[in-house]
Amino acid sequence: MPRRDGCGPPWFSGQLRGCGRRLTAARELILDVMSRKEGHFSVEEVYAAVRKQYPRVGLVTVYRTLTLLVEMGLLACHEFGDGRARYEMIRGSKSEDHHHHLVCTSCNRVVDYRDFIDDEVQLLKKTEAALSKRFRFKINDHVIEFYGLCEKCQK
Amino acid sequence: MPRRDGCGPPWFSGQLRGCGRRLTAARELILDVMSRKEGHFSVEEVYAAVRKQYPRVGLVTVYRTLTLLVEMGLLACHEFGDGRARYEMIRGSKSEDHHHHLVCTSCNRVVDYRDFIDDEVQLLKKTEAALSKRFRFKINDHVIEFYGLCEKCQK
DNA sequence: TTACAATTGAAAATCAATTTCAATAAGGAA
DNA sequence: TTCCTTATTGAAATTGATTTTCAATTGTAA
Ligand SMILES: [Mn+2]
Ligand SMILES: [Mn+2]
Ligand SMILES: [Zn+2]
Ligand SMILES: [Zn+2]
Repeated sequence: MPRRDGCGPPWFSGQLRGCGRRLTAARELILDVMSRKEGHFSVEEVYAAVRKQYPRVGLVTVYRTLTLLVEMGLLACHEFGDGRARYEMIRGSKSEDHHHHLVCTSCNRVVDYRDFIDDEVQLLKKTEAALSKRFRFKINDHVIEFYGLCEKCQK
Repeated sequence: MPRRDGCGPPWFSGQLRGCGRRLTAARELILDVMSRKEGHFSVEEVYAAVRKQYPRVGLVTVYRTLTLLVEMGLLACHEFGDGRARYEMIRGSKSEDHHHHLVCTSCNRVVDYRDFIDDEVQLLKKTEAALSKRFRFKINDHVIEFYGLCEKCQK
């Protein structure tokens, strides 16, 4: 797939080259697709969106690029229990954007929430410290998710 | 696989028949294996343990039986991010046994903790109420997990 | 004991994700 | 620009977990 400049942010090329990688049309395009809309997308969904603009892009490239963007800290990857990974853009700094999820087990809709997490994060810190000490774990991450039925799926 | 009585609890047969199912050797055996040791086991691990006693049991039967035991409320099933389901026995009532998990991302060891969850559960209830109201979800479940490196894997 | 439906196990199918490999394209050097 | 090296790509094959299919077997109510 040949290059076509201008759909990605200017810093992207530099950040890639900084670790010996190359800027390609697929990468620009996938980053562009991911940053354009809010949400948690499966690989197939990203693939479909990308194909609308470049039908020649392969599914494997989408897999590889999403993995790369996660490594670069631009995307987050989640497993919400339906057996397929979901990717979302990290907007602003990682700690700024920190949030938790509410998942509908019927239609797989995912809702971000940020309003109630201050208390949560504070408690998590405390728990983390206690657990670290007790079980001698070096804790790097946590997951808090609520599962239920969204308004539509309750009816 | 022919029946061989006596390795399962007496109420098991009744609970099965109550929903039109049958007591079989495979079911007795798998329940027995799961109740005998603490832990979070993959299907393959259960399969291996079961085969030591009855080499004729098929992997598919283990899959089906574990699913059945989850439906009956005797086992819990978790996904800890390594792409394979893990099953654990629920001991006592579901609320009595309620606990959260600490997972080593290197060796996949899983640790239960129950000591710090009172505060967690209390906060979760509050958050749950707020989220329900705000997003009109009927919340049925939650997941809290910490990920990190266990003592061995830190070195 | 009999009849019938539930259960089983081997093989095949599915599904997400990964690996392989030859062709292509990015980007530094000349 | 052109050349050269090497990263990237995409199609096809592979993997690994789980599910489905289906004929043979087995549990259980009558
Ligand atoms: Mn999110
Ligand atoms: Mn547990
Ligand atoms: Zn829904
Ligand atoms: Zn470990």
